[in-house]
Amino acid sequence: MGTIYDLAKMTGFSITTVSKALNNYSDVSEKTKAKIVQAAAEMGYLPNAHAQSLSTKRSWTIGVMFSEAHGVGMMHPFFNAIIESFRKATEQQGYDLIFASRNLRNRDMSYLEHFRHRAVDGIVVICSDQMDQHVQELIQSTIPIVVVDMDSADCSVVYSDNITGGTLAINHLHELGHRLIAHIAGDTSTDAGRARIEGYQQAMEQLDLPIPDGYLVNGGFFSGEEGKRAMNELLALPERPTAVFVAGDEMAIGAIEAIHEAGLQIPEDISVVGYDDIYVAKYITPKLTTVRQDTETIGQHAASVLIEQIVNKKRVTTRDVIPVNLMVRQSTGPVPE
Amino acid sequence: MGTIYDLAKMTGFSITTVSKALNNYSDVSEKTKAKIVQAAAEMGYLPNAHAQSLSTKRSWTIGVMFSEAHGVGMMHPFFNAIIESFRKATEQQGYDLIFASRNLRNRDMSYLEHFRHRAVDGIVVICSDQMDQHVQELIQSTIPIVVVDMDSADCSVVYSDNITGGTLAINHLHELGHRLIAHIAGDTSTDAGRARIEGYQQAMEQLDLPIPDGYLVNGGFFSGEEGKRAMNELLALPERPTAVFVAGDEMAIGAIEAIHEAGLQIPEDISVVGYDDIYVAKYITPKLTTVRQDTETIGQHAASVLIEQIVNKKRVTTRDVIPVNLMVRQSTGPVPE
DNA sequence: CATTTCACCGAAAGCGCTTTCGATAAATTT
DNA sequence: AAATTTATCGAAAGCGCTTTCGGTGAAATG
Repeated sequence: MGTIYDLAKMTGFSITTVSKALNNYSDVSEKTKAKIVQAAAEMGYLPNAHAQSLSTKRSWTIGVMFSEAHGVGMMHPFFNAIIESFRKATEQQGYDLIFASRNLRNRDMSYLEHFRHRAVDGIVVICSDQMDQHVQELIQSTIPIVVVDMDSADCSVVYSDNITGGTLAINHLHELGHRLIAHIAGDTSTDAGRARIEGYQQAMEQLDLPIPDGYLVNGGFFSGEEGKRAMNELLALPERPTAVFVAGDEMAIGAIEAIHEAGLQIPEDISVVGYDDIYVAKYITPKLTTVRQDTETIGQHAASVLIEQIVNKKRVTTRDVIPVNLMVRQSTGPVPE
Repeated sequence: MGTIYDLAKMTGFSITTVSKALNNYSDVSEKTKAKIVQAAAEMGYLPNAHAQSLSTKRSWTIGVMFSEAHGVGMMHPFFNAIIESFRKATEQQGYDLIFASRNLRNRDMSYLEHFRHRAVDGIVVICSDQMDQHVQELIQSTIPIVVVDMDSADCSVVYSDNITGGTLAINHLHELGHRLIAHIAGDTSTDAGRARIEGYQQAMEQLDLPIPDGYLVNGGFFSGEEGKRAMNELLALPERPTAVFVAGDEMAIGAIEAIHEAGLQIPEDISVVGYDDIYVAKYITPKLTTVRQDTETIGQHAASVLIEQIVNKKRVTTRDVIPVNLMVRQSTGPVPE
C-alpha cells in the first residue's frame, strides 16, 4: 500500500516527477528514475488502477459477455476454450477480463450500460443468438467490440467456417459409402446451426443425394438431452439413416446414447460425426469422429482484432472465418451391407 | 455519457445534491430527487465506476484466480461449474468478476500485486495446489478471500467432502461383491487427490480388504491421458483388479478407453467409478457411475462467505465441507465370477 | 561575456465522484 | 415575537493519479 504522495515524500521529489519516473518519461534523469523505482519497490508501491483510469480514460479492461440465452453461461466447453485462448492473448498485452452482470447493486441495467459504467476499453461477446437484444445494443454502441461465433455486418466478427465443416463431414461419410445421411441440426436461430445445415445441404446436393423427409431434425441448443431426443426421432424413421452428422459434440454424445439404447452398434450400424472436438471427444467410446473448431486461433484472432481497435481508437468491421478440420476417429465406418 | 457535472448543469442543482439524490440520501427532497433521477434517465447518465471506487474505496469487483498449475486454466469443467455458480451468486449482490493476469502492461507481477493494483474488494481462488506460491501470498494478505477445493488454516475454505466421497465409492463397489479394488489417484500435491486416497484407504481397512501392491496408482493431474496410462499399469498387474475407483471423471474416461482397448467390457469385466460428475458423465457409454460434487452449493457458499467478509470488513477463517453423493449408473456392476 | 539551448524538475489543473460540514430559509416551539 | 428545530441544499476537500506548461540552472553557442 501507499500512494504516490508517500513515494514523493520518501524520495524527496514531487509527485509529478515520481509519476513521470514510474512511467518512464524522458524528462527525468536516469539517476532519479533509479532512486524512485527502487523506493517504489521497497515500499511495495503499486499504482491504483482506478485513479489511473480516471485520469487517463483507459482502463485496461475488456468486458466479456456470454450469451446466457440457454443458461449455459460460461460452462459450455467450446465457449470456454475460446475465452481461455482469448484471455491468454489479451493478458499478454496487459488487459484484464471483467465479467459484468446486468445487476448494479440491485439496479437492473443492460450490458452496455454496465460496460459503460465500468468504462471497459473493449468488449468481446460470445454469442450465437442473432436476436439477442443486449448483443445488438452492444454492436450498435461505439465501444470497440468483437463478436465470436456469430455473423454481423456491423462489427468485427470471428467464427468457424461452419459451411465447410458441414460439407467436410458429409463428404467423409459419402466416401465411406453412406448414402442415407441425416443431420441433427443446431437451432436455426443460431448462425452456427444454420451454417452447418447449409453445409449439409450443399454437400448432399453436390453428391446428388436426396434428403429424405425427416432426415433434417432440429436438435435445439446443442445439449445432450436434445441430441438424444433427436436421434430417437431418426431411429423411428421408416428408412433409418446409416449415418448422422450432428451439429455439436455434446449433442452427438446424447445421440450415441440413444443409438446404444436402441441396441445398435457404432459404427457398424450407424456412423456419427460430431462438431467441436471437445476435450472428451477422443476418450469416449467409440472415439468420436468430429469437425474440430480451432478455438485457439478463434480466441487469438478475436483478441488481436479487438486490441487493434482499442489501440487505434477506431472501430473496424472485419469478418474472420477460421478453417475447421475433420478429426477422423472411430465413430464412423463403412456403410453396413 | 455525460458526467455528474452535466447533470448538475442540466437540473440546476449542485453536483453535491445530484450525487446525494442518486444515492438516495435523506437530506434531498423527494421532489428534487425525482427531477434529478429523471434527468439522469433522459441523458443516459451512468456514474463512472472508477471515480466511485476512487472516492469510496470500494470497487464492487472480485478478483478470481485459477490455479494455472497444469495449464487447465478456466477450461476444466469442474472448476468452471463452480465459478459459474459463484458468478451467479455474486452478481446478484452487485459484484463483477475480474480475471487478472500476472502481467501488467508487460511488467511481471504477482497475483496479489495485481489484485491490489485493481483494488478488488475480495478474492476467490480455485486451486488444488497447496504449494502454489501465489496462492499462499494471497492467503497471507489482508484482502478478504475464499479458497475453493483446497484446505488451509489461514483463510476461509470450501471444498467437497472428498474422504466420504472415496468411502462412498468403495462401499458401493464392495456391496457389488468386489474385493479387488484399485484406485487411480489424483496427485498427492493436491488436497483433493490426498483426501480421496484417504477415503479409499479408510474404507478398504474398514472392510478388511487388503490393498495389494500396485493397486494405488498415481494418475497425476486428472487428465484423460494420465487416466489411460494409469489404467494400463493396473491392467498389467499379475492380479488384475475387478473394480477401480478413479479420482476424476476425465481421468476415468481415459481409463475406460484403456480398458476397452484391452478388449475388456465394462462393467462385466471391470467396474469403474469416477469423481466429479461432469456434464458428459451421464451420456458416455457406459454411463459413468461417479461421485457427484455439488458445484452449485460450493459456488454459492464460497460467494456468501466472501461477501460476508467484504461487508463486515473483517476476515474470517471458516471451513465449509460440502457433502457429495454417489450417482450410480452403468459403469459399475456385480463382480465377475 | 552574453545568449541560446538543453536537461531536469514541480505547480497546478483536471479526471468524476463522495462526504463532511456549514449555510439558509422555513417550520416549529416557547 | 424570539428562539429553536428541521428540511434542504452547496462549498470544498479529498480519493490517487496524469499531463501540460512554465521555471531553473547548467551546458553549449556565438
